[in-house]
Amino acid sequence: MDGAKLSPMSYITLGLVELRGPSTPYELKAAINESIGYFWTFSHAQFYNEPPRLVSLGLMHEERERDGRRRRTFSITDAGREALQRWLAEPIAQRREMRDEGMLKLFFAELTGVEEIEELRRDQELRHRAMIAELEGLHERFGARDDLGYRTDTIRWGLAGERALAEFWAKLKVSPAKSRRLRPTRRRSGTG
Amino acid sequence: MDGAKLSPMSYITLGLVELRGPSTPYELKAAINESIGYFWTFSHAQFYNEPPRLVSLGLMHEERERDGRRRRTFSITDAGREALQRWLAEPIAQRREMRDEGMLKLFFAELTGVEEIEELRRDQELRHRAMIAELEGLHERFGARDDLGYRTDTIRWGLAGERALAEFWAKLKVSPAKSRRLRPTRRRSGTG
DNA sequence: CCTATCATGTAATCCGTTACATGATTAT
DNA sequence: ATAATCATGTAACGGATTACATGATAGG
Repeated sequence: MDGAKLSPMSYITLGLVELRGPSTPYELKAAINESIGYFWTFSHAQFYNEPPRLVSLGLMHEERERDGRRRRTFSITDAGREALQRWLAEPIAQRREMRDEGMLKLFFAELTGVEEIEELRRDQELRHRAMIAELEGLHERFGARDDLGYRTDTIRWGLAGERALAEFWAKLKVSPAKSRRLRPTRRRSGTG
Repeated sequence: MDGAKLSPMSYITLGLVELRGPSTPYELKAAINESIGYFWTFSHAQFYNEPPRLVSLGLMHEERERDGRRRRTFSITDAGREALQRWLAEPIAQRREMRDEGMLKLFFAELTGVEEIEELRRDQELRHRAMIAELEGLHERFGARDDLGYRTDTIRWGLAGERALAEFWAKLKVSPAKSRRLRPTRRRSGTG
């Protein structure tokens, strides 16, 4: 199986091992927490599930300790490196999505009251601003480091998005006119 | 089970049925495609999986045709309406994430060549611009409609995010200095 | 009439999460 | 010593996708 379809988690695993060298699941998890983890998280179990899967595809190689701890260390194989390179060179397959629960609640906001919406608005704004503060901190610490490749750019990427959305929520107009809740119980008259 | 944990898909289903009245899975799918679907998609099978699940929780009610087609029509129950209201009033539980494959490739970009990165950059910029054009079209058509509640605001939400990211990718500096690929094959010298 | 396309549904699979467990280290 | 936290792993579950199927309708 060469064209086996890998998930983002697969490439994160391969990529991190390529960047760091042979690693244990715990190390991978730690490495993510302070980088990609700001935008994309995984449960720790994934770091134990995914590498064996990649081993079974011949993209990684496992070595396990004999002593008490029996730690599993994974390294990338040549096939793994190739798969990673292919992915990096490949155009992105499917359409981008901006899955966001806040957006979802906004979409249905007419079904609730202005207080709830105002609360949502404020909460979203604060969350984005908190994220901005965090990313700014990262940017101050690492923004000038020239040994981090494009990883510092991902911080700027996050900042761009977060700032735009913070502004959006800050300026959102909440008004009773947009609400439906206080109308008499609807009963559908015509065809669905 | 009152506090049964529902997924975003559950609330999309409940919300859409509350907005549109009793609906078939196909109608729900169609309704999403031209709204939430710009930001968050689901396979059509989900529209057949999710409603029965909600029925089993007492949040929806199913009616099925007797004749050839045997269409299933789902309507929301009072319990369903309550669950929806509760969700809308609730603060958002977990941290936002900006899962984006383009960001991921950027993160690992030092592992590939400048051509590939420049290609990624251009591609991402184009994609965002295409999305912007699409959303601007929607905004022209629906932006002034006052019967759509906050749904028109979700278009502005999307525009805000897409514009910021288009700018980011437009301005990204691609440089060979950031790359690692052309260096001699690394071989780890010290401890991992 | 035939062929696309629209419409409808189920089954199998898989990725990722939650829950469950336990072994080591560090702090008090 | 004991509690807390760090580190490590497996098992069970569930939500969502892909694949598989088939029935209707419209266009040529």
